[in-house]
Amino acid sequence: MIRLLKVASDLFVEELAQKLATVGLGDIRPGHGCVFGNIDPENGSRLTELAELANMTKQSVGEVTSDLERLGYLERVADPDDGRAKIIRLTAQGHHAYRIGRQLIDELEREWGEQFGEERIVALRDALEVVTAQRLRSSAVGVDIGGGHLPN
Amino acid sequence: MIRLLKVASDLFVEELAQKLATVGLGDIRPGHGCVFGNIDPENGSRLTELAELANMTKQSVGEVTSDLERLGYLERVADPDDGRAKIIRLTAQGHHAYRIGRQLIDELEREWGEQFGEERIVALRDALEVVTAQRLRSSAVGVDIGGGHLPN
DNA sequence: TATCCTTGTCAGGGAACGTTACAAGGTTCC
DNA sequence: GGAACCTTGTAACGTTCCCTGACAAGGATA
Repeated sequence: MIRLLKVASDLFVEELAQKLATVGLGDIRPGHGCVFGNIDPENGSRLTELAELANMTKQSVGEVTSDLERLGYLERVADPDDGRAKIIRLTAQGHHAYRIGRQLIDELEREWGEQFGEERIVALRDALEVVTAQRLRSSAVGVDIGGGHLPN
Repeated sequence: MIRLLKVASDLFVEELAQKLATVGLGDIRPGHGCVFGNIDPENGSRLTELAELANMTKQSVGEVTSDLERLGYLERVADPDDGRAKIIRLTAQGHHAYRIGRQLIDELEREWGEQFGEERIVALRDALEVVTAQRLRSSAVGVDIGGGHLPN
């Protein structure tokens, strides 16, 4: 099981990376997912918020953010309501990549459905959602449960 | 899906690491899995063989092997049939850890079955096996298919 | 206003891979 | 029975992706 989970996860990541590369988004790496996967595409998000959702430290997400900023996908703007905070939001280029990325992920899932059986993939998703529900909810709401060490 | 797969995979790895730590095997890290997960516990394995099965380079697996050798779980002995090769095999301590590790993995899967529903976990395993079948078979047999870049 | 918490950043480090280059032992083939 | 070639493993080095520690500056609170 542990092996199967890792191989399947890596497989999905690799296939997505390949699709991204073929549409000219090869500079987006798997590690960037912690931002693209959690950012509010409309209003932007705070670093702290992204870090919590990704279950990572602010420092790590901050580095990814700087990287994506250099690449032109993000920009940091001062938060008018809080002098300490900055709002991380998608640039025009970032919005484009975000949309394409979503499409490619959907496409990949459809392909898996065709290759491996629609209902099998539905069952896969269902099982994964149940298994991960606890952790995802806890990070989304900020509840700290026993095992989960929220960094910093 | 990509997020679900990664979270589930990380979750399993973390829970296993925790179990290992509580039984005094805390010096075994996730990265060591490429050896423990593929080695022939009876006759030992060659580095090249382990690398193929793990879908990694010989250098990477070699480093893990040296690490586990330092920790006392493995030993490298000259292959009597091939002067170039060395046989990587479990020491007594390594056999013990191997057995315990298997038990803990089984235990974890049973726990998941109890927590999340037996048939859901069965469906999960089934789906993962189908999805990963191609890659696992290809690495096991040494067949190089289109996308899969076998390193080196 | 003094204390304390939060937000983000800088500096540094480690784990888990990969790439390049190479020595030494097999294999093959004239 | 060499010469050319393919393996096997290793050494050195780089990259990606994350973490810990320390801290300045702005906000909340008493």
